[in-house]
Amino acid sequence: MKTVDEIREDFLSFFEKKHNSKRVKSSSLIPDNPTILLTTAGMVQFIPYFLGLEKFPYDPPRATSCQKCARAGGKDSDIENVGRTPRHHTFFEMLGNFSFGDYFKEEVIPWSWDFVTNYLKLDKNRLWITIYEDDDEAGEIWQKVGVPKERIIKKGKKDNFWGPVGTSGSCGPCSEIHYDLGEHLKCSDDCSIATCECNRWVEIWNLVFTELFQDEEGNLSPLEKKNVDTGMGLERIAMVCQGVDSTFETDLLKQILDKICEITGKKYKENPKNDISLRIITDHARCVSFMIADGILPSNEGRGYVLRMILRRALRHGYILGLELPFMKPIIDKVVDIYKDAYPELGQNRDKIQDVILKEEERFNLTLKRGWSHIEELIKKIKENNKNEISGEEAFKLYDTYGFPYELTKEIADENNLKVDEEGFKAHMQEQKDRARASVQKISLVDDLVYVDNPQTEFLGYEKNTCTSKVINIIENEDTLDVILDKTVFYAQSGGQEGDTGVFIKADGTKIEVLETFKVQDVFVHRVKKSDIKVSDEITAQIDVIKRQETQKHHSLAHLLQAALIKVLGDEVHQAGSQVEKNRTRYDFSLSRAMTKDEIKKVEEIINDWINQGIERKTEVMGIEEARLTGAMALFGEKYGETVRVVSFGTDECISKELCGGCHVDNTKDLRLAKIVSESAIAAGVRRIEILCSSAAFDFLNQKACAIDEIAQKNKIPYTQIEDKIEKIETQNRELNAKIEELEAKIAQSSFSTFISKAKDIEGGKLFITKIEDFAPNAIKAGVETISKKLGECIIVLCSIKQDGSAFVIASVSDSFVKKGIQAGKIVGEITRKMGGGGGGRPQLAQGAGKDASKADEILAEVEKNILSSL
RNA sequence: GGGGCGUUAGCGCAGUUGGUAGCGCGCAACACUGGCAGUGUUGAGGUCACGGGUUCGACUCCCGUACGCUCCA
Repeated sequence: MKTVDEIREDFLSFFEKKHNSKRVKSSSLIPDNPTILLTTAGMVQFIPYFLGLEKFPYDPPRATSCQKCARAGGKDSDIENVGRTPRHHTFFEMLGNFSFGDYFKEEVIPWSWDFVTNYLKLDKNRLWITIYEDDDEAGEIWQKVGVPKERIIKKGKKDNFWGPVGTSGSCGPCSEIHYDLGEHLKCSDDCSIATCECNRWVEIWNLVFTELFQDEEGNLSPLEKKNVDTGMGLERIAMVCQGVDSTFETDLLKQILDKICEITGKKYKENPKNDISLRIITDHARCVSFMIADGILPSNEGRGYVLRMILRRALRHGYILGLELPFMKPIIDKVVDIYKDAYPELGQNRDKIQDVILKEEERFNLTLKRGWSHIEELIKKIKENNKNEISGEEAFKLYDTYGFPYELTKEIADENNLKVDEEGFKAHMQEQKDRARASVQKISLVDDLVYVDNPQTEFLGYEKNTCTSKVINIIENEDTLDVILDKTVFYAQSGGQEGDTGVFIKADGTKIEVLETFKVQDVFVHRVKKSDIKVSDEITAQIDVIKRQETQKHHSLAHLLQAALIKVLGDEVHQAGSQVEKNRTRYDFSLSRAMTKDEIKKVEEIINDWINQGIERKTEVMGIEEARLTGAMALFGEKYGETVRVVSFGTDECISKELCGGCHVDNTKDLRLAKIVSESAIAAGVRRIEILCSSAAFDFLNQKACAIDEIAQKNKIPYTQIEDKIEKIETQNRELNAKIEELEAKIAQSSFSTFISKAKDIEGGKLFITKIEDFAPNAIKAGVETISKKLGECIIVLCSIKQDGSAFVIASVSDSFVKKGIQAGKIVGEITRKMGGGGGGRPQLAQGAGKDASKADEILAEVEKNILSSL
């Protein structure tokens, strides 16, 4: 019996040794491609070669790999099926072989058959082939290698045609090898490969022949360079080779499953419901281990969210099996143990993986605890209202807002003899999905064909600031001209670096101002003011040297910043965009949290240290694969040609190495000084740093220093004491305010005490209405309380006249009077409305304010009359 | 990329038509008890995350920002 490790090695060496293919390492689960969430197939890392954007750096252009893949979240998600079926996974290994315009159907079909029958020694009588209905060519080749015609099944576009990915692009038919696990698994009497997708039939190998191009209208035309892309799920083929019913029983996964059985005390294949949970934990534990090893961290966004979702799903199923959080550690140890040889990154990151998972388990515990108190409250309310159901909306809110799993809601409802409206829950879920989908922005690419139709511009700007060029083409805009030259020194905006400005000098000495420079593919476009310039004119192109120099500094600064960030924050940091200008660098990067002050300081110190060391810059031009091997960092959103430019700082000890077409200083000491100005969030999971160097940094610091000096001078203290001074002023202020309040209250109370004797006797208590001088509202409130206590049952109305002629009115009414229908709120309302204001409060105590208190006496007299009459 | 929710004392949290900011734990002082861990009394501690707006008046309503939680893509 072949083990998983043996099958993996057999496959790779079969293509490497026998068919002269380059064995390529699995790429990270984080794809080098911003449009893809996770690496979902072996071909992902080869996309640039398939599209012809880059040339495969080995001859012949064939590759083979065993690729780590994750399918969870997004279109390719298999997560719903995991556990329910015997062979779905969120993480799996995909064996593949690839041809970039090299071998095609004629070769690859016999090779595949050779491998499956002679190396894996699979029973030919159990193998079936499917082909695309129009692909007779493939059918004939399969027959030639010895597959009987009746075992070759034609299928339609849905099953056996791949692509294109978007509305247009390369695509082509596929051919699949299937294995019949045996009649005992048949789903019905007419179970057949042609119609069934039941568990009897396993697709073991998919061969994609990319030979067509589909345009926007859906027309197909043959491709010049035909590619082959194949994929064979390692777990599935192992399952077939090892003669077991599910991938979970193959030698490696079985060990994880056994470990979980051991911890839970459950036996596999004893209870179908438990089996689902066991399989889910097995699969998910492996998936999260690999994801974390590749630098993904749990978050509420993007692939970090996918990780969290998978991990929490595993935790829920652990709970279902009776485990208490945290419980993942021994399982993860098992995963690392069995995969660390094939994937060293697991062994190297064992502690990190354990740490991240433990933290997430703790966090989930907290979420559950919070959710628990919400649902308890909810159930109490439901019972009080004599209802017997948790509505779909409530269940959804628990899930959506508080992250409380639906299964748990259901379980708790059961315990309390309540039902849950599952339909309603699903409806809300669907609504949320629709909303999310509707808001996905459609990105449209507009091709600037006017520009592309010109010859490629030669760029001399790395070495020179000026050159003589010939005008090749001019495109007229509303009030500018776009000039295209045969060669130029103007750097065009790209890679985040701003384009050059400068001048064209004509033969007669007249100057034309160049406003901006940009690039459409390899054509440089100089936008100039409308002026007298014609095609085939000879001009001298001259850039604004100062601007270029300052821009270069800030570009090099961006590279140093990137390197320093990784040093301080780890591999989680990925560039998410940057803008380099003559007086600042704006740098966006992925990070799931805010940076601390210390981290920011540390980054700044590292950069300044590098600047002081005077590290030399080196620029090399090399093949893309070579560059990748040397560890140069490639950035998203950039297309690289066959050869790339690698900009690095430091020769002995390399500090930074990036693929970059931009302009840089010769030595870090040219930057003179680096200063981080701000760190902030621009989107969930993306932070932005603004950083300055050279004169921009000095200007910034000077400005700040001036402001500080001014404050120090005004306060007549050294600047080092500003902080203390402000703190002192603050406490002083607070103390003073407290004291003022205290005094006001005292004054109010002492003057109020004289009021007691002035209160009128009325039926059932005392009445006191008067106009008073200006007191602070809080003092009046306190005063009213004291008088009210002393008077016993009473009605008090005070109107405090402020210096600006407005009034603050307060009324207090004892309970016994409230019962008689006298309400403080109404009294205050009546008075303040007449003064052009408003107010209100409780029946016992109310306050308000009026703008015009000039008629206060009459108003109060009237109010008194009203109160007396209503008693 | 799109939703939902949160931010109140050192910590955990209340705070309903907008009207003088509270509870539990912890902290400090004092008293009691003598089982060395308690009990009681008193007290300190708040820019109600930040910035606008509405209002006579905003912890409370509206808008924005930050940080965090959570779901969907």
